[in-house]
Amino acid sequence: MATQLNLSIDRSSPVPLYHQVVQGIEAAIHTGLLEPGSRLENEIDLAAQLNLSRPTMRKAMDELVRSGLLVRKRGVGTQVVSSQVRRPLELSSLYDDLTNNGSKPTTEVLSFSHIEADAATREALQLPAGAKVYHFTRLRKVGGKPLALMENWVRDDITTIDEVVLGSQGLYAILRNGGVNFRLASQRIGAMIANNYQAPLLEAAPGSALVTMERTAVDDTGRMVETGHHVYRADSYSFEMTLVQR
Amino acid sequence: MATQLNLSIDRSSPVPLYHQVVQGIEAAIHTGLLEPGSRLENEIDLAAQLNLSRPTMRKAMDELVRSGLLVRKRGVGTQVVSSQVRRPLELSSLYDDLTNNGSKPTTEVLSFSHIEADAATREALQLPAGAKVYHFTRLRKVGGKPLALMENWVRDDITTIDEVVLGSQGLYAILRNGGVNFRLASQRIGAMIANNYQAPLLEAAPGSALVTMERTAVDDTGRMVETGHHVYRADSYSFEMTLVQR
DNA sequence: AACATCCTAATGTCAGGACAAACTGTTGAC
DNA sequence: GTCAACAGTTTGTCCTGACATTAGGATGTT
Repeated sequence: MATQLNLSIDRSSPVPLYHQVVQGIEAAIHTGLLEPGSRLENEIDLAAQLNLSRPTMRKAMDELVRSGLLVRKRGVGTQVVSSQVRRPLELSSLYDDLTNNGSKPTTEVLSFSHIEADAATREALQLPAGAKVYHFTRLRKVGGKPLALMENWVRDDITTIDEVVLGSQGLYAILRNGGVNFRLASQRIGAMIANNYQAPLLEAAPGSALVTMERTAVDDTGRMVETGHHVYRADSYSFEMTLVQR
Repeated sequence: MATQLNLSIDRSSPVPLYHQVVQGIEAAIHTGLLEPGSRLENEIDLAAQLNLSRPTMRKAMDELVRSGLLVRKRGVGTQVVSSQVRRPLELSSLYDDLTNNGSKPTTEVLSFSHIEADAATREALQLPAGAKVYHFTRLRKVGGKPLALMENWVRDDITTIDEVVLGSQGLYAILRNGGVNFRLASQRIGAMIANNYQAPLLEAAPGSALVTMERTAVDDTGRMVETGHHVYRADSYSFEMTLVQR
């Protein structure tokens, strides 16, 4: 039996129709209207009910399959996946993640400089010799408890960065406001032992475990905008993600 | 200037046309025929050259955009991303990853049992009370060096698992041969300090850093098939991935 | 009762067309 | 000379239509 879902679409909205469907089904899943494991009606009927064409309906379901909420089987139908799946890792900053979760992070700028990039940074950001970058380290706390120690390098030919603003906004928000459209980022997650510099800042015992993350972000023009090396207290942070098989 | 690329498609092949295009462009990028930053011809011309419809061409480019190889901008065109991006995290086992990299991993089965699932395992795999699971721990070495210590729980109502085979094949290969079609997995990556059990097995000093990974995999029918807790030597392993902004 | 065959339902692939929206460069007015 | 309006190019969205492929049940035969 296929579950009935009543969603409506607004053709005068600037939001694409397929995306309205995505949001509608997502909401139905999260509110529990569509139970995990339940079958959806078939694409053609669903499209007809919403007065949409099948390709549009399919595009919506494609996105949901990609994000791991739905599972399709040819000749059978489409099922809601048995939930318990995390949302996939997104291209956002820790600050965004935390504020979305309702926490109130604070940021302390430990150092800030506008200097000539060294060889390693030029390599990471693919900059010519002599180019300058912003270099800064920040300490992020949540509820007064240190969570992350972040060191970043940002090219300076896109937008200016102000030390004061850096203390009150996430880096990604600043860059987006500066006109940067992020497209992708490559990152590497590992582990290390807290050294004598990191441990007191994070209020962790020397020798305790840290999660490390190195990331380089690319904007829509292909420029490497930002590279950074972050460490997190292992007892307070981990990376969750959902992998989808194609 | 748009780069010319000569690829051919085989309409008699069982491989979908759009996927042939994906493979062709991927190959052109990897061989360097399409240089990072170069522009592709527009969708309509490309489709016409290959005698394809625009939707088919677009579907191919969609996949490449999703995987982070291409970047599209409305009104402008499609560019090859400035490379240096890693391939995204895939739904595969460590064994697959290593063999793909040309290494020769060995696996030592430290323990193996077929037991009734405890509460935590039933919760993770969503099993009813009294259900049985396979439970085993394995030590993986590459080049004689210990790399990972893996503890897994697998439901037993899908395929039988043999201790001997487990020593010579990756878990995912065994399950796939047993008819399991994986669809998605949710995982969490963190860090910890090697304890007195892990350290000697991994030939690491007690107190050294480990990368931890917990994963639960779901098959195409929505069943939780496998859950596991793995730890890796932080000096030998890290997780690389590419995040794509939608 | 066991097995092979057919049928149905659903997703997968592909075509061709139309219009909308955004970016870029050019042209024109002031 | 500067700025705004415009036109061209390219991707974004949406439609209708058709056929292929697969899974699974129903049917019929042995």
